[in-house]
Amino acid sequence: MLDDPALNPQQRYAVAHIGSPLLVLAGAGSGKTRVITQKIAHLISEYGMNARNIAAVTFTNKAAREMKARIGRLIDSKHARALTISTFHALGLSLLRRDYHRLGYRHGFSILDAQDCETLLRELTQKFPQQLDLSDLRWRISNWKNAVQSPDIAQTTAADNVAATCAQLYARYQRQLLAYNALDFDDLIVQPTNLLRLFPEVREYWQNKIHHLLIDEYQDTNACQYSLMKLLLGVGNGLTVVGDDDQTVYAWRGARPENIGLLTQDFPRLKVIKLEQNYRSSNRILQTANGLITNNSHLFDKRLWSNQGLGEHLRILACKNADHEAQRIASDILKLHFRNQDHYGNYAILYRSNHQSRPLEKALREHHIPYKLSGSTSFFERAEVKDVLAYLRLLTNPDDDPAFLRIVNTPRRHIGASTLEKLGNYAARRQTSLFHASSEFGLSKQLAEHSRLRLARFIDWLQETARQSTVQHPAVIAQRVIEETHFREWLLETSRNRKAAEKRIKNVNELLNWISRLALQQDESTGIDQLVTHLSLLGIIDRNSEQQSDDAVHLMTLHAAKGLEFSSVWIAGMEEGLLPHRNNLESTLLEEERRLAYVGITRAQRNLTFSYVAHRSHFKEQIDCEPSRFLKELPQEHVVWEEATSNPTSPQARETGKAHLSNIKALLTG
DNA sequence: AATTATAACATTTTT
DNA sequence: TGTTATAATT
Repeated sequence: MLDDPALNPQQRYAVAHIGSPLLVLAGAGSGKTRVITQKIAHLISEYGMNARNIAAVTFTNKAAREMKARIGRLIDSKHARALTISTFHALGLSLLRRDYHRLGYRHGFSILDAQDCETLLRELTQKFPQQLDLSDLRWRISNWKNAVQSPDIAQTTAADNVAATCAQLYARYQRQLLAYNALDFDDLIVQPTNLLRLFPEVREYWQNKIHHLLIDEYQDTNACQYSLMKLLLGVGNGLTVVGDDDQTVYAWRGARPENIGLLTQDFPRLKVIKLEQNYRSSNRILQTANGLITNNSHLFDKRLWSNQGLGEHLRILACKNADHEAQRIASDILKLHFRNQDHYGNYAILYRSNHQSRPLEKALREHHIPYKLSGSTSFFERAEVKDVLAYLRLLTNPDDDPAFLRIVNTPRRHIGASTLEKLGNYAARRQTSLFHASSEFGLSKQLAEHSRLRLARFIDWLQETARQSTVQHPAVIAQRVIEETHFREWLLETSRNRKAAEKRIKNVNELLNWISRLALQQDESTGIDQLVTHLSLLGIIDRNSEQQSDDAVHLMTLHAAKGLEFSSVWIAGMEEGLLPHRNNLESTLLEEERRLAYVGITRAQRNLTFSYVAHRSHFKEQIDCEPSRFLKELPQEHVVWEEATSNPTSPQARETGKAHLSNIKALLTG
């Protein structure tokens, strides 16, 4: 995006508007982040608002980081530091930090990741007579939370037997979390909402603190986030939300595009501004995007345009299979890179689901094209990283049973299943945590001498280290844990080969770096407990921030691409069953798939290429594929279909094919 | 109790 | 396809 062009009239209006809630309907590439950052600057400099009274909320850590960086270039650094710019979840966490005790949580609470939650649910369902689908249960609970429905409500409104059982399990799950002194991700929104709803003095504090609230990607808010927003706002505080209903791609996670419509009802004085001028893409790309998205139903009409000229045709590549597709894309990239003499960082390959990255990676490696994969198994999901974090969690929250179970025998302490079973039963009877039960006398009578000693040694060590952790620097504690557990040695022993071990040790070292760095960043009052919750929230981190100078092709899912732009984009796997995904073929879900394609298209500045395959291997079997219906919905005057072989069928295709060939020849011959 | 072998299962998107 | 849960070994 251009760095400092004057704002266009709509943008200027949105920045200057004050005195009533504002909804900015910002199409892709219309400069919405600029509007938010400029508005913050404007509130401070023109309106005299104190930076500490302004909060901007994003959905991803990446977006928050980016916004911080951009606002940092606009305003004085002491103002910038006072601003609150965070994700919804991090904001929720700061509400909880002040008042967790009011909801029955204790100091040092933990945040459980999805895996911990699933393990807990599995345990709860195993005690249950009925056979239940675990992922269905998890999905239901998350939905209840996102819709602000307590276990009680869920139980009374359950429509059928299965729902009633799930609601019952939801209640147990919630009780268990409280016993663990732990929250899941959804709780980071739900519980702050409860705080504001139940305690007038909490509400007053936050409504007095936040005078203006700005929300980015507003179309992604779910019902719970919406109620958090309203509670924070109270009456009289300023609100600016920026969103694009055509870019809702998280409805499956409870996002409610209708929340945009809800605003007009709940805030009668709402002002609506549309940003339709696009500063990113060629008009051919925009017209293609517009043409596709008109197949969806709309609350507000919107048509993107730009003054960047018509641009090149969009291409559609027909391929035999995924490997062939990857090969074609890779050689395509090579050609373009050779022709343009630009950076690989300008290129991106987008796809519907993560597993599509495999053949693409392979082809790129074969062509010696550097690439950067974002959003796969993230750093914080690595087992060794989670192990170390579990140690730190347990040190600040002894009741964190999931953390206890994770590390009690990692590295091996010869504390096995039978010991843990006795411990678990004992703790359950006494209504206490595994950690506390471990040192109780009643339990030790049930254990064999050697088991008792091993457990006692572990507990003694934990208690000693926990005592240290109240006075020592968090980085020192983490370092100490790793050394005293011989964690690195254990990694060396248990990894299959030297290389894998080195990689895992490197991850551990990197985590230590993170901890030192974060501990430095925050003020000296920051304890290990805050550090750990912070790290848990960073779950999906892209470490690209450190290595963004990398001249590498970006590989990512369409979801992960939202908010980004590239001069050339390939969208792979444009097939029925994949982009519209086979599970999402009914009306509202299908519209979301279409929006996903729309998001992909609007990432491109100059070149856009789709590809689809005739056969794709699905598990063991090969399935026949058809081109995505979305390809047929594109305005055909802007696209060129290219066949797989060197005898292209359409005249345009033959032309471009020839053009490419002669270009390459010209380049090769100098 | 730990290691290894076999089966089973999963691929939608993520804070 | 590759990982991951359970079973069967040692």
